[in-house]
Amino acid sequence: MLYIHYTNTMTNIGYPISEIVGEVTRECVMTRTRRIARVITNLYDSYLRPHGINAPQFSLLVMVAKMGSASRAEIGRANRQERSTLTRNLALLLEQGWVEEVVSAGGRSRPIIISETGKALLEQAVPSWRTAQEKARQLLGQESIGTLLRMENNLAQTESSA
Amino acid sequence: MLYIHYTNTMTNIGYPISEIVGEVTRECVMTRTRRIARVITNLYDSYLRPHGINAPQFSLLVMVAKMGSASRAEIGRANRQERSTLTRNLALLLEQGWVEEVVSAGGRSRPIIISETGKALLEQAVPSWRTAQEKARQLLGQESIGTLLRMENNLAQTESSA
DNA sequence: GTTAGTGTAGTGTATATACAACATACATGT
DNA sequence: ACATGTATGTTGTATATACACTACACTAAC
Repeated sequence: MLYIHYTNTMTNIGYPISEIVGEVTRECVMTRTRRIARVITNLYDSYLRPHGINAPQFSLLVMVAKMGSASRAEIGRANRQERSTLTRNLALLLEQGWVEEVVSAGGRSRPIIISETGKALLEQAVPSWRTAQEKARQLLGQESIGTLLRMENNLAQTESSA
Repeated sequence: MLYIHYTNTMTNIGYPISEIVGEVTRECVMTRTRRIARVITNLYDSYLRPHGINAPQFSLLVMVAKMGSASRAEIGRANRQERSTLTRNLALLLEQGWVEEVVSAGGRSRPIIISETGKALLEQAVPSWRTAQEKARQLLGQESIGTLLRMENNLAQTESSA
């Protein structure tokens, strides 16, 4: 009987911490996803910085341009962000004059469109974005990029599952 | 001569905004990476919430456990985070008592280790993490997960390139 | 040994993000 | 018309993140 305790100093016989840590370290999708996002965001930030826009803002500006005239809620759903996050992030783009509120809208919501200033910024910044893209391809590997797109399409199909 | 202007209302002949927007929307690695990270983080958050820990904190706690006894700077390098980010994120884990500072350390740095409380939390929370993992696999597709790991390994080889 | 360089931790500031709670607007059912 | 339900936008709060700067500690060069 005593030998059982003697030969095992782990608190939890079934799941020693070392095994849990190994399993999570090897397999955690969330940890890796976030780490990749950090590295990639820093990369794009560094190339976009001279243009006075950062990576998430560039991303949002393109989203607004793509959607044409959309409410904060619509943009949020398309970009998988909270309404409140959209409100705050758009406030910065509005301050910079890169996007505008559509004044003619009835009453409840004030759709957002890209401004001429915003378009000019995109045209000016897109070469830097392309350089960042190239670096990202080198960093992640060309074939990973394809998988990335496919992944995102899977997400799109599973609307609001989290 | 006049017809050239007549048939093209774009400001920039070479790169109409619509093409730029299309290109970025289709191809931007940063946009997609961040969107995936948001969705995945929310997923893990929802499963970990009952345990009083969120996704990034769980991730960091496992990282600390894995590294054994590491300085903030070392953890930051391994996890691709700024030292200052590490300082603040670890402060929360310290407050909760999930990690501890090693007191015996000489003087300049105070290495961090996981505490017994932290180990207990991991043991308690890991089943929820496994459920989140399963949902993530369903969401992204089994084969994408493998690519994700490979991607991260590529990153690891390219130390501090951004 | 004093100086110059490097590495570590912390603080100030700004942004990204989510959740909870609220006020308002719209939509329906009765 | 009124009550109920649902969608939109905002604000408060907390956390994650990076950059710039500061304060130390250690190291090496002289």
